Amino acid sequence: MDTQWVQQVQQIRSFNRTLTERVGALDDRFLGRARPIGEARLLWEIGVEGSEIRALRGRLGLDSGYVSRMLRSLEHQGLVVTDVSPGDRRARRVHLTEAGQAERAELGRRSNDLAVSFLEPLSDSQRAKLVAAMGEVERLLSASMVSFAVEDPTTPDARWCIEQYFAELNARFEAGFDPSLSISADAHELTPPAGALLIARLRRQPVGCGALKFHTGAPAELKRMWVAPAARGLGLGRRLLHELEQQARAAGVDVIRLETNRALREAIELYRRNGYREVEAFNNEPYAHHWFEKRLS
Amino acid sequence: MDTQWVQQVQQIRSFNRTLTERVGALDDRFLGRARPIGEARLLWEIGVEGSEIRALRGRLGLDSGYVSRMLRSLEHQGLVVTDVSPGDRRARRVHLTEAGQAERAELGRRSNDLAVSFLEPLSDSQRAKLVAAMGEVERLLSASMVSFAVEDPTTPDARWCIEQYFAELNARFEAGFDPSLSISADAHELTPPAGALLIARLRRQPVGCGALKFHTGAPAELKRMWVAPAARGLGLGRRLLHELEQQARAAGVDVIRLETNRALREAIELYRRNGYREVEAFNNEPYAHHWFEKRLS
DNA sequence: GAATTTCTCTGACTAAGATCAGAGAAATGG
DNA sequence: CCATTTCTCTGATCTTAGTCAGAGAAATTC
Repeated sequence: MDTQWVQQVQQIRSFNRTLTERVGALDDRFLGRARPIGEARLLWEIGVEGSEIRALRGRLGLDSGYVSRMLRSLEHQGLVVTDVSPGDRRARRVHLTEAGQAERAELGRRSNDLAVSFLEPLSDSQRAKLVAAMGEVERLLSASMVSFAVEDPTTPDARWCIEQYFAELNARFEAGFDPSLSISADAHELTPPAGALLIARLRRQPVGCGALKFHTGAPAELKRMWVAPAARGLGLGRRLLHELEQQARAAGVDVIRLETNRALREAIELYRRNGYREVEAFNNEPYAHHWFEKRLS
Repeated sequence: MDTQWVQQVQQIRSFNRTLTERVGALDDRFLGRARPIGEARLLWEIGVEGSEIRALRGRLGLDSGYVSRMLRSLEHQGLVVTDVSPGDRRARRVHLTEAGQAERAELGRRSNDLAVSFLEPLSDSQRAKLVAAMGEVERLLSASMVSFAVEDPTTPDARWCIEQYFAELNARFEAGFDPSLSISADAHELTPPAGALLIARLRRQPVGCGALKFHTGAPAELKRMWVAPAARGLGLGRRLLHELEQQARAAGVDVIRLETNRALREAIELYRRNGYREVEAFNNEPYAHHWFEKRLS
């Protein structure tokens, strides 16, 4: 194993140790306010606006009985009230009472205090460095939390991604972008086995997509490559591309082709860096200036 | 409240959220191997060489009964054996069996896997950035974990600090350093109410010291300012100085004086930056080149 | 040599966090 | 309209983590 790798792993382990020690304080001394952390988390998650209980359960990933019991306890303490959901009378909603709002605000304050306790002992320049380094770590760790999944193009998340993609093309192309003038990649064309749409997610939120149209005996087409602006610079494009190539290989594809517009400079750079070489125009996509091709090994 | 401060606090809260989410995996999926984390931590802490039980308890900060019970459980699982300490027959030692060693190695491997899962999805340059930023965060957070306490100068930790201090002076002064030729600051002179010795600790390990000798009706003397090489650059000197000044104020001191050697350039810089101004020699310390004074407000 | 302290262990107890199997009510699909 | 599913709640039960009060043995202090 090469030494640099070993050192990197060591640094991360050491970092984890320091951090669980330091941030461990969060749950115990700060968030838990003479109250079980479970209840504190729940109280926080209910939010100022209130929540549906099922949504709450989903967000925290807890058992229905468990949540119910905790809500009963919070209700006893006068912090929340529950009522029936207006739309669905099986479901229930939970709201914070005035006391609950105050308690939640207090939790927020404690979370602030914890952050302040990080900053307090440092000098101004150290503070700036700490915050910058934390931002960097957070960003890069976020990258390692992104997951990829093939998804039906008609789900709301999938449609949202495609819309974002169109909106971006429309903003960046000199002449705007009208999908109906462009070569199609409709839902049925991106649904297995005809094709595949891959969605990248960070904390369950979609942050990117990419798609393939398969053509038996002919190259597959790469379409709809998009990364949310907030998630750029994390190497997500590269990973989306690799995942799509995996999919293509699994489907028996030999060659992937794509066309793109000269306004999309990062994308062009991404394709070049990842083994796509520019070829003659192989279709008459009106918005395209560059055509690329890659043979999968 | 100023906006920069608010932003810094926000960044740290966001960082904490991301991290508890990401590193939370540590305890659960990785370290806990179908075994309570308490036991896993204990197994890890016992180490390859074995440990005295009391040392173990001290390091993990756990109740004696609790540790005893967990050891019994690990013993039942055939992972550890205990025997009487050779030196002190009240105390007991615990060793890993072969199975225990294997289990501990597995924990190490899992901890590595977690670190690897951070690095894996990243490109080389992103890896380097992540590791550097983590190092920085760890360093600066360490600074905020340092605690200060007035301590008896005869405790082992206190003596260790003073010895380190002497060793460093001896290495850095052109002509070496012999404490017996220097103005005294013996244990009784640094024990309240005659004086005070402050020890800085990081994870219970001493990482610095500083002392005061009080003289009723006359300036107090600042002595024994030292920061461990590994803990330099964290602003510990500044904090030690501030803590000592607090102590002095509490003891009714108006003026603090000190002398120092020209070889100790960071120290001189520290004093200057913190309101000490150079004055005429007020004593005949043979190793001193500079004399400083500060009036406490 | 007696009194005190140190060290480990046991028993009794508690709180937190959680799971599982239904029950009852409402909504949905056919 | 009937069967099925969804949603919440209750009761029973479990594990983990941890505290507290001694007891017994050895070591240390006076």
